[in-house]
Amino acid sequence: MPDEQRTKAGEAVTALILDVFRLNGRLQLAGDRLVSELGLTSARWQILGAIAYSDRPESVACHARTMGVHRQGIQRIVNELKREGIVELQPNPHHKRAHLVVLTQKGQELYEAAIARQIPWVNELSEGLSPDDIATAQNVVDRLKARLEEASMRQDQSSPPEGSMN
Amino acid sequence: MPDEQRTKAGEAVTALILDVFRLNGRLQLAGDRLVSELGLTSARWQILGAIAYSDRPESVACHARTMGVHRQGIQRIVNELKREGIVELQPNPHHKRAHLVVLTQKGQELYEAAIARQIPWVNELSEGLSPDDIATAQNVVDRLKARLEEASMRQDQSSPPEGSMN
DNA sequence: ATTTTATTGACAACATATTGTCAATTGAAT
DNA sequence: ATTCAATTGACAATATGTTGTCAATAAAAT
Repeated sequence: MPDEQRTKAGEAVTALILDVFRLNGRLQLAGDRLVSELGLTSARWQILGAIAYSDRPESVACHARTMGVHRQGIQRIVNELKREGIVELQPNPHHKRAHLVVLTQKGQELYEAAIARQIPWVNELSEGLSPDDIATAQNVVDRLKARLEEASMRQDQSSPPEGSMN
Repeated sequence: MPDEQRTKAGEAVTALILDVFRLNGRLQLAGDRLVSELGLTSARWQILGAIAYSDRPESVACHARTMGVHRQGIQRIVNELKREGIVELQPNPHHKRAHLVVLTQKGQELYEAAIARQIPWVNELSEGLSPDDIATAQNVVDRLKARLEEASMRQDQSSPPEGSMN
């Protein structure tokens, strides 16, 4: 199989990927606008969301893995949020270094304020779209994501030393 | 309408957005790996693609608009690519400052080498996915993107001075 | 023709993301 | 128990993206 041409699905996924890049940019921009008055940004908001949604407190590295990004970026922002009293670190009974990140009262309120702005925004954005189509889109996106995660895992295992996410 | 709760579609789109963020991260990572040996990155590759795909040479600002990002980021990378002989700037008969960006021979070859790596990669990634589902996904993503662009336009028009993309 | 507005490249400051390294700690292997 | 690989936070360097400003140019308005 010389792989000189894209398959039909390959063609369609290539087009989808380009649109995902552009949509991501637009979402980032819209998110920044949506929460800028709260002193938040898209990046901070996403991290608050990860902390708020996790069933129990987790370490920075664990959140990074779940979000599919590098530890260092999360660490930097969590350190800032800590200085601003939005999150705090709890001792981890199972690990001396890997402290657990939790929202402070202030962080909770901030996150709820962000949600209060997101709800009418997303309701308007999604108005008139078919729930079935949205579900199909999510399914495709999720499957692509899962495949890339697998492939990423495989590559990481084969060659380099050093831990989870570098 | 108090907008205290998300509609069904709003709920589904919120979930889709979170997946788009994660997929974008994975794609960026995979893209970096795919072309790193060529001395490229995802960002550079995307810009080369925009230049290669445009029907005729366009200015930096025009490419930025098409890609939905800020002029300055494109400008910085285009300047680097120019220094490396991957792109060059042609005089624009219609505008003294807004030079037109084109690929050099080296840039052409580089972009083709990137495509040669992307084809087997995307063929494998999309294997077994329903073309209909992919098309539906692309349609949803595209419509969300279009709505955000509209909304962004509306906001930009209302208040600030300064040109297209700031 | 003159004035006003919009576009554009340049520059700078900052936010975010990626990559590599290090030492402390943990857990598995022996 | 000792050794060794993996995980984790810290730090630094670099790449990328965002925001604001400026002067030059172009296009529109008058």
